[in-house]
Amino acid sequence: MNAEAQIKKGRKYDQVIDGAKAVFLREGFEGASVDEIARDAGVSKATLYSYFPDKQHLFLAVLETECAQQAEVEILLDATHLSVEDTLRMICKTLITFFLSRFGQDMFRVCVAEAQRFPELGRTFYDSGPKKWSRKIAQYLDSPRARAALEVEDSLLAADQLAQLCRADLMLKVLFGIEKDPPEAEIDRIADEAVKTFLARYRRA
Amino acid sequence: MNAEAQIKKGRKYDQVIDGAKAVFLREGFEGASVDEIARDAGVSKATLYSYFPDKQHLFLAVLETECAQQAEVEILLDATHLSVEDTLRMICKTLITFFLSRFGQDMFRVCVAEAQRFPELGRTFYDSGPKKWSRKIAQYLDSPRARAALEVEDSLLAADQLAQLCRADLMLKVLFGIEKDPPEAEIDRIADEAVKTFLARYRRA
DNA sequence: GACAACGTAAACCAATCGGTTCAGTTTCGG
DNA sequence: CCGAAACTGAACCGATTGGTTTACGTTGTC
Repeated sequence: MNAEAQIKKGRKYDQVIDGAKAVFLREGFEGASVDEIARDAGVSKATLYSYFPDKQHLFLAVLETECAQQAEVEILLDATHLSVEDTLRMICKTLITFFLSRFGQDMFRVCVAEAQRFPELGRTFYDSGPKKWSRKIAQYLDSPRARAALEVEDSLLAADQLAQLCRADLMLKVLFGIEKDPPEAEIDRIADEAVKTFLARYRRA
Repeated sequence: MNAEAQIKKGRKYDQVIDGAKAVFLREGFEGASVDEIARDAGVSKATLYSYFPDKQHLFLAVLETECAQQAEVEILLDATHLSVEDTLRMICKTLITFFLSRFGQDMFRVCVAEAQRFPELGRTFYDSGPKKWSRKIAQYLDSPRARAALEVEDSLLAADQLAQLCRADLMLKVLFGIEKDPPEAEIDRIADEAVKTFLARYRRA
């Protein structure tokens, strides 16, 4: 995403991004009208179009901003005081909670929907979302503390398997509206089962 | 989905469904224009509107038809001549191949995109897609042949975990355009690793 | 071969879309 | 407190949308 050239200026830039983010997440790219975005952002359409050449670039700017923000959210993995099993469980709970959050769901939805129309968006989202998490987990799996308890050959694949196990049952149910707001106990259960399966495979014998 | 009331008639019904399916999968709901659908189906717009009251109902009809068709695709699980491990591997390969297929991807994309605007669509897709597969796998896990080799308490969750393991690495990469057409060897590898992790957890001790 | 039912093509409609223009107001640094 | 830059609001544009209508072919059937 090499944008940013000649794109931004003005003092209401953040307002525009915020409004656009809200509307895009709510309505999707095609569903969001520029007038609605301007209204929601408390800004005139002329101002909006003085920042961005068109709707697509605005959309990409929102996604970039959001992904950059997400990238800064560091996972607290220096959990040297926790056992490996508890650390994994914590990772899973964090992951699941994010998957099921309003923001996580909306973001996933709109990115899935538009990924083929905006190839660069697909890559940006993947890199700063799923990929980033997998790398983070893999990094932990490769740490001395974890290696003492686990035997992992392909740490990136193992990390991805763990992340996928976290999506069991609940993720798709929420995504397709079968369940609205899973109880904490359900989340704990899925996290628990994910860790159990993961450890069964990768715990050092 | 209680439609079908006063909805269908006429001899070109199938043409319309086929054309609509192609365009909707290609462009998404908002992106697909009715004129384009009519053109693609080789049918006049008037005919189209004599079958369906509006675009939404046409969309739902396409989804229903497609889901019903998918529901008839029986997984060949009477693999009494295969070991449990080989059966699981076969299931995984089938699943992964479907996840990565053009149709599977497009279908997933458009359903994710529109699930919140069409709640009934979300449920229909979930039931005849992910849910159906999980039930099918769970059913196998509960069969005597499988129970002899496996120790599964919650067969539905276990099935879902297996399905999720099949999505490791490749699914999101293809969905977001990072990879176009994964080589067969990669698919085999993911299937293999999924089965390994699954068996590590659920193989009878 | 006539009579319905079905299908067509194209014009047509109101609404909405992304995007532009412009005359006028607000903001704010020097 | 002035002047330039930023912002506004609303009118406006051409294109496209979902959907309707009309006047005319096609099909098939008893």
